[in-house]
Amino acid sequence: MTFGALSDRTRRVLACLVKDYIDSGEPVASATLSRRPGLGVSSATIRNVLAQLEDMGYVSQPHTSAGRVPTDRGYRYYVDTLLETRRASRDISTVEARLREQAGEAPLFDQLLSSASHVLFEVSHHVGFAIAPSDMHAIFQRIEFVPLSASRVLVVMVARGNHVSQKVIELNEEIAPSALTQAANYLNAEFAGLSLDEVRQAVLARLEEQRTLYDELRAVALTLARTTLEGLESPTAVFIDGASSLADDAEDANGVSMSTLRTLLRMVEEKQRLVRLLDAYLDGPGVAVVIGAEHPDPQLHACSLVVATYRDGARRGAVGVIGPTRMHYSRAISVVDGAAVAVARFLRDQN
Amino acid sequence: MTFGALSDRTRRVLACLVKDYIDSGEPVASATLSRRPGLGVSSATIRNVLAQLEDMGYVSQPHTSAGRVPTDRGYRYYVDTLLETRRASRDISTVEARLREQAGEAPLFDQLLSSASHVLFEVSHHVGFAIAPSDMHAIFQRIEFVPLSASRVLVVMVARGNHVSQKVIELNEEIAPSALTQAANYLNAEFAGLSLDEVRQAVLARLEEQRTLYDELRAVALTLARTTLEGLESPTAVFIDGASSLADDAEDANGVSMSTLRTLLRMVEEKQRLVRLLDAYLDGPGVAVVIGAEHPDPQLHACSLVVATYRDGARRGAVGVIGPTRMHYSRAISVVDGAAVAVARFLRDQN
DNA sequence: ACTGGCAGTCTCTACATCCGACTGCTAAAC
DNA sequence: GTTTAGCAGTCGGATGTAGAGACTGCCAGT
Repeated sequence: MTFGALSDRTRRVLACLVKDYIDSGEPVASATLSRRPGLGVSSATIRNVLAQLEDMGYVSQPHTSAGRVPTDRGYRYYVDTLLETRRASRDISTVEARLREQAGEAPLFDQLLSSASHVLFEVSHHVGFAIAPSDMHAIFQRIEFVPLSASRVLVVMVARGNHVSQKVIELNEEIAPSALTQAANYLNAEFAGLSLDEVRQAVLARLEEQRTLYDELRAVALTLARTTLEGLESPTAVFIDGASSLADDAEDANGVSMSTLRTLLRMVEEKQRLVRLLDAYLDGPGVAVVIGAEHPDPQLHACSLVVATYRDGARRGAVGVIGPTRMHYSRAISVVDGAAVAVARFLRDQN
Repeated sequence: MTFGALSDRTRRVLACLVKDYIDSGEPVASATLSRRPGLGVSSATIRNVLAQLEDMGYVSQPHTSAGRVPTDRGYRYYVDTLLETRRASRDISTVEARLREQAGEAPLFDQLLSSASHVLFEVSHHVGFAIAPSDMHAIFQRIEFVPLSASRVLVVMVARGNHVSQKVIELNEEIAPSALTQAANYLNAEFAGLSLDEVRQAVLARLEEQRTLYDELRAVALTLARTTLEGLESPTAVFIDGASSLADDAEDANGVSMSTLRTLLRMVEEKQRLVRLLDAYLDGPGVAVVIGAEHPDPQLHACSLVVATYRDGARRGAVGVIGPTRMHYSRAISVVDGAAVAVARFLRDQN
């Protein structure tokens, strides 16, 4: 329970044990550790150290006559030292190259994030994900109305960063194609460069004015804009790839049981759950790691999550991976960090 | 091996056995069947019948002292009679209502298919999927060019059925926004109503002519159109939902092993594999069922696939479900059939 | 042609045993 | 005081055996 009271040797033993366990997946014996170069002491000495570590809750035994396994707290200690020392060495080059290859030169925003999740999966062999920033802070660039039928219009809205969204609007009354063109021209001239949130506010304000001073064209344009912006923000775009890796995780039963697998597959379907789960970790910059029981959701106690935020102007999104607690953290951290940087660069280059 | 030589009673026994096994998941004993109303004979008699059925390859025993389990051939026989008798009773109303609820009144084409796969999953509790028809036969409705920067253009192309596709095009030279508008007007006036394939051919033909008679505007428009249509057809849009149901299938080990699960999860990722898999079954109308070892891919021998085609004008897409061979076929068939009809209606109503 | 009954077969579970892998502890060595 | 070697103790997993239960196949009787 005493904190930070780990001697240098104790720390080295813990680090060695965690590394060994991550590589082998088997409980690590004192004899195994004593054979490792770096700590030149006998297995008996290591046993003492391990007993100490066990008292402090860093490691545990699956059963009396077995080796030691890191606890969540053990992983936490290991990861924290990693995060300190690793800061500099991000894995950008590989990730960025693969992202460019996957997404192409000028990807749509959605394609970029989808590619990012795919690359994260391929490189880490864990479930990769990418979350878009809230749409409401995107910068409005252009809107187009495509007449589908007399009373039905397809709206295409483009925001900065090749961010396209569409919506079909059902009108109460018929509207001429030329009126639609004029409406689009008006809105483009008026609002380009504002955030969608600002646009929404401006539109509502003008609709208020409009009640008194009467202008057919503007009324139509503003009404269309309001309808378009309605309900735009609710579902945050989420891209997930690599669910098949979960089968591997469950197969060599890394504590990833069938029920955990099901939970994760559900999450892949209802992506919004992931957004809610991540909400708490999206403040700080850099990489955050959530290990096992640190998750609020008990179903995920067998999983760890590595997540980094990226910036797109004033907006903030996230990329990351999800895997078993027995995860190759050092690799995952540098890959996720690299992906966040690569995505941000891509977006910067586009604008 | 003799075909069709099944007596009436033998058929009833087989049907009963398959139903029982589908419900219980346990090998069915002769005594269990004799207790079933409908076939009023003793277990000994049934044992004789079962021995016969086993000789003919319709059922098998997991081990000597166990009940019988249907073989793929047994399922096939069961399903074929189902397909004959069930033809009339499709499950449209439920499915259509849920689809409407899920997709909304005027969904984009992609939303419609995505909703269809979701509804199929929810109703059948198996993996649901929906495949779009090849884009090349879609009816061109409208194109818009949105300038992103001096040399970068976002193309938005709308085909009939609220089918929107986008693409960013990188230009070699700068182009004025007004030129883009004119180009769009020209293309819309010229090609609306043709299939994309026809548009492509027409564009290429005119580009040939253009070499001699020179017209700046048209050249730009046609070049843009060509670039837009390039590589549009390659990946067929596929929507899949319900991977989490695979965890359930694997849990009560319906012969769905971890490796099958992995194969299916991979398929969910590389959706094009599903398209290739289905290519063979997309000719006839109505519902097709592929059972276990009938799959070309040996990894899927533990799975069955129920698929129906839907028509959108002259185009043809597919919807269906994938599950363990021990699947509730009668329900799956009527649901998939209903979904195909519902999707087709939706598309008809949109046009 | 059908049925009752019985012997035979195979799985599954429980229980007993053995082996191997570690640990914890203690007493000696440094 | 710290480290080490050695040894007893503990537990899990593999292996073996026995008995119960679940069916079938077959045969003789109706």
